[in-house]
Amino acid sequence: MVDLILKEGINGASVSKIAKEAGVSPATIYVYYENKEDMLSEVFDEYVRKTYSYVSKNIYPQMAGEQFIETLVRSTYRYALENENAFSFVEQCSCCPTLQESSCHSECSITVFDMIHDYQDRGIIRKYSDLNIAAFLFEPVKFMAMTRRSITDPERELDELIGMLQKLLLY
Amino acid sequence: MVDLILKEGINGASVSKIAKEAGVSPATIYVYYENKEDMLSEVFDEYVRKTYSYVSKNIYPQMAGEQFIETLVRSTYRYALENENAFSFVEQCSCCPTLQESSCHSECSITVFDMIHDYQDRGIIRKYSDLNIAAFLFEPVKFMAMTRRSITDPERELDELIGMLQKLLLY
Amino acid sequence: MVDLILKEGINGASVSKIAKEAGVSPATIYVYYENKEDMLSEVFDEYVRKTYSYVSKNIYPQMAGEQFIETLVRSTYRYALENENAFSFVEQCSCCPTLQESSCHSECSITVFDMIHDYQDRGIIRKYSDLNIAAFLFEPVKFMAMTRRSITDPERELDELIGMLQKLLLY
Amino acid sequence: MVDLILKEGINGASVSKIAKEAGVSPATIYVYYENKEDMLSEVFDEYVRKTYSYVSKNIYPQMAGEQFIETLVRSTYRYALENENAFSFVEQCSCCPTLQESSCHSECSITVFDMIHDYQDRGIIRKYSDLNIAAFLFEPVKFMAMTRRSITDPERELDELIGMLQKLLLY
DNA sequence: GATGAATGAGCTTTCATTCAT
DNA sequence: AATGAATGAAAGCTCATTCAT
Repeated sequence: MVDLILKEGINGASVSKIAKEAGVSPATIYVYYENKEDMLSEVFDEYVRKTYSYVSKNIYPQMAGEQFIETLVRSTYRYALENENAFSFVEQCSCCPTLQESSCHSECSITVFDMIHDYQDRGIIRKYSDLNIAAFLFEPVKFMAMTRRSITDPERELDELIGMLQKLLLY
Repeated sequence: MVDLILKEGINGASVSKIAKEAGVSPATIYVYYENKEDMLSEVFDEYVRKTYSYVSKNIYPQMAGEQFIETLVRSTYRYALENENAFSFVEQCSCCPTLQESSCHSECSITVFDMIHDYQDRGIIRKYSDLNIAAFLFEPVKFMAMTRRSITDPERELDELIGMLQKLLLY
Repeated sequence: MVDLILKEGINGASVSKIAKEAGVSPATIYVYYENKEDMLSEVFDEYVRKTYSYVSKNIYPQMAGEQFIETLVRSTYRYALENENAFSFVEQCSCCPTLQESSCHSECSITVFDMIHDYQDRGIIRKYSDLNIAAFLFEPVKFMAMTRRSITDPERELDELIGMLQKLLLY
Repeated sequence: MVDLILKEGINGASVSKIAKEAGVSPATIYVYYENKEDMLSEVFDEYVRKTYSYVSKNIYPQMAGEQFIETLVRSTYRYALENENAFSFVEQCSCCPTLQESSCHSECSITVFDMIHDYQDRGIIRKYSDLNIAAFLFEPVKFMAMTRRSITDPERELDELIGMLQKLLLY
């Protein structure tokens, strides 16, 4: 039911098309969702959760700081490559004024930040604010994922990015 | 002619509404633009230029590295605050698959990167790739601007962010 | 089950809404009624009966002619005020071409007209046709009830109306 | 453009059907009217005007009181017969809560009431309120027009009705 | 160069209704 | 007897776009 939304984007995916893709009648959509925005909102939340789940699933508290950061960044990048539609969809929704508020970002990021706080308490990660940690850990790599098609050597860029983050965030 | 687009976003701004706002007939739009996407694309480019122009206008080669970075970041943040609609519009377009390619980002960023290269040659800014410099200089602060409404003390966060960038990028 | 129909009118009351209001499934409606029109028709009849019942319940053969007419008129007016939705619903149905024929008006009006005929036989009410008696007794007061919101002094108008009817219909 | 509305009633006449009947696209309707209600409202007003125009066109101040009343009543009845759809449409709209307020009844009735006031000043028609005059002059005959199909001898009924009104309203 | 008038296609949403359970 | 789940059909309405003038 969500493939099409992910493929056609928020604009392109009409309720009729989504219904057809799902093999149901447009009317059926409205049995489960109040309206289109409600539907998008729920799908958005679902994929935000999937993203966090994917990214968190390879990190463990036992990791060294360098590896922790590297894994977070590489997972994020790999997720964007492997789930291009989902990634693009979430980015679109994040920019869409009417959908922003419905986000479950904060709820989902708890797991990751619990671990980061642990690293901070153990004197491994520097005590920057959660906001700045998040901003540096995820925004540059997302930018790289979005513009990767015009990048000559993405792997080298990603290596450099990881090195920069390790230098910045670790003691 | 662009106020409405900026206010209503990509979805909300229909050609008819834009025409009405501009006091012209919808048909007139098509004298100047091939179609709606072409129009959005040109407006997008225009505002990308304005953004860069705003951000670059207060930086000079004579600045110390710290001040250079601080000015870039603060200008970006201030621009997002003062031109909320324009900023949101550009972000929306940047996420919109059909508009991405039309960007003039590279062209516009030349001025800024000429200066950055100069700082790099003078041994002030570290020799990271342009991509990573851009990713770190602009993405975190844009993220902060977008989420500022849920931030308790934005000024302190911004100060910290600037400090992080100075530490990361300067020798 | 009928409150909503009365509140939302014929157009506004969809079967689903009515079912939800009644706390049953839309399918349940179709256990009791053939289709929507059948349902409306029965509800219409029910309220026509209620209206007549309300109006007739305060009149007695012992009343003087003046009082008989006054009571009929005042009851009709009061009913329209106190049962605004029901009154409006019945009026709507009466105008609706698809529902007109299902009326039980004639059956319901028997009681009232039995009394009127009695008054006519006793030489109190003039021997106009039933149709004209009905037309004069009920249409003007219904008109007054429907337009009462734009009437300055409804009580005085009603008094005058009653006086006119007494003069017209009594010897 | 209005025939269909008159034929199918408010419910039955969808914008698409009306457009097809008129030989235009549904979108064209919305060039001329804000929405469906606005359209109905204007058509309603138009037919209220036509009705008054038809009814007033045969009355003159020189007429005797009896003839004045007879002409008004017979014109109303004849209009309802000859313009069944238009008459039914106006009645439907008059009962429809969302359309009532848009009426131009008051404006249209001025001509007729100017004449009635003149008759009243000349001591021909009794000085009842405008509201009651209107209620008695038009409501009973409209009722008769609507129920005429179940009336045995409509002409005799109409004669009696006119007689009743002459007796009631004239000195 | 500009537009008034028009529209086919499509939108989101609701409708009355069905039917297996 | 009652319904949860579903839907074809249609509703009101808006869209990007055209074209004769």
